[in-house]
Amino acid sequence: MTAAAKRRRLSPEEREAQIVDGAIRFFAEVGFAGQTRELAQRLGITQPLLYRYFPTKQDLIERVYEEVFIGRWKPEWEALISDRALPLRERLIAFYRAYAADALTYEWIRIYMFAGLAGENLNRRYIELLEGRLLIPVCTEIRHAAGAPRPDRLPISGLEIEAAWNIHAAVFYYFVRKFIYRARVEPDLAAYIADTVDRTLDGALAVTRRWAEVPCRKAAV
Amino acid sequence: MTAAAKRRRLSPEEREAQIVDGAIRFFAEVGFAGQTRELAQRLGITQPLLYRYFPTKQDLIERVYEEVFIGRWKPEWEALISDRALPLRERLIAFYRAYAADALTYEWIRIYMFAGLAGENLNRRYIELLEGRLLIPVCTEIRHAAGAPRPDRLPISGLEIEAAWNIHAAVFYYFVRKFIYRARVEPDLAAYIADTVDRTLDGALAVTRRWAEVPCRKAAV
DNA sequence: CCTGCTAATGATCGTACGATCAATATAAAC
DNA sequence: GTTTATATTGATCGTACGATCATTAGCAGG
Repeated sequence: MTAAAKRRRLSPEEREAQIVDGAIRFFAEVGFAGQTRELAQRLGITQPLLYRYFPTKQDLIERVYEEVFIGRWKPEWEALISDRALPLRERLIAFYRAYAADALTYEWIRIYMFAGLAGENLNRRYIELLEGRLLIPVCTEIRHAAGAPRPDRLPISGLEIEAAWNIHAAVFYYFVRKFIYRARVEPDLAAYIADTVDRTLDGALAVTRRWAEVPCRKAAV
Repeated sequence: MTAAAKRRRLSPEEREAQIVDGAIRFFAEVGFAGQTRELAQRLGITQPLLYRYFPTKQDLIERVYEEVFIGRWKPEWEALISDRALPLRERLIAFYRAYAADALTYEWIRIYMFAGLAGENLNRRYIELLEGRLLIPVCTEIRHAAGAPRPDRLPISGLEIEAAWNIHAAVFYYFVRKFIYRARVEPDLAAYIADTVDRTLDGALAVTRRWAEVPCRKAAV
């Protein structure tokens, strides 16, 4: 950076992609109060160039939201959760490994938290998506594993949803500690996820049995 | 606020307390990027007055950290956790009810998260406090409840700590959903805490039994 | 090699914001 | 009521930051 970097002329598509990519990393690190000049400097371009591609800073931010949160959800995850050829424990472990790899990244976690603190609706919408596509299917599978009635015969209770949230919270909080608090965490993520599913699934099965008044027996999980 | 509010002259102690109090609420709401002018306006004072009490904005922020995080930890909580006159389940429920009431408030949760995202060391220090004063005592009590050896005979494993974190994470995440994502949560907090402790404690006991190779029997919890 | 299109830049504008300071007014002391 | 100490204010400074625009220069087409 000592000598003035030679001016490079990219196609609009390339440049836009580069800006969005850099913005995701930049805003994830410093928050949306980060300055456009500093972002530009990190990208090796001038600040006014940003405004050729995004009319305002807010437009760029919304593009970052889109890029990070839209399309990271993979429909095959839903199929995985419901695939009764595998034991539920295995399905949950496989799901959370995939989810951690694709969704719970440094950028995702931090931008998600910044968005929440900024009062964006994004998080509420994401939580609704999660309840519909993950937690309710998980509760349904827990019902099955516990030998309890299907949800269409006995509605899923708030407590069962909270039990499913506990599984999710345990995984999520691991990444909050890692990427937000920068605390030491168990280094073996795969082992952590397996153990976490074991612990939290036990509790969820117990909740469901209690709710559905299924006699307490060892179910085939 | 239509007519100019009459100038009121408070004792330095009163005014300082008022500013700190207002700053906690203000920064919890909008983050530390919030403007001193707006804070002053909410307090009904002029912006330069802030600078009579705090040399810089950063000094005020650090005072807010102090006020919120120092001294909210109550030593009697540690006594409660270790009081074997009560069943462990009851102790944990009582602790988390008290902790939620005194620590996991709107201001606390949001300032804690803002501080984490800003890269403050505060959170790491708090996590260390929590491990030493809460999680390790909890693990010790779980050992006792599970009929497993005391920590001085068999060191507490990383997995046991993570299991204790799961109890904590489940309670904590409830408040993150409530105060950061502003999502709907189970309205009956007392019931939520009781159920959460039930679910997560089961898993933690199982982890400890597995680790300590205690034959799987129904322990007196 | 020349030409034209437009990606990219440098200079700059307006405002917001942290911070400062001399001037003012309030409450306590007598 | 008068005086005095100081809490509080109004005016203002310097800079940072989002945004704008005329100018410059890289690359494709001929």
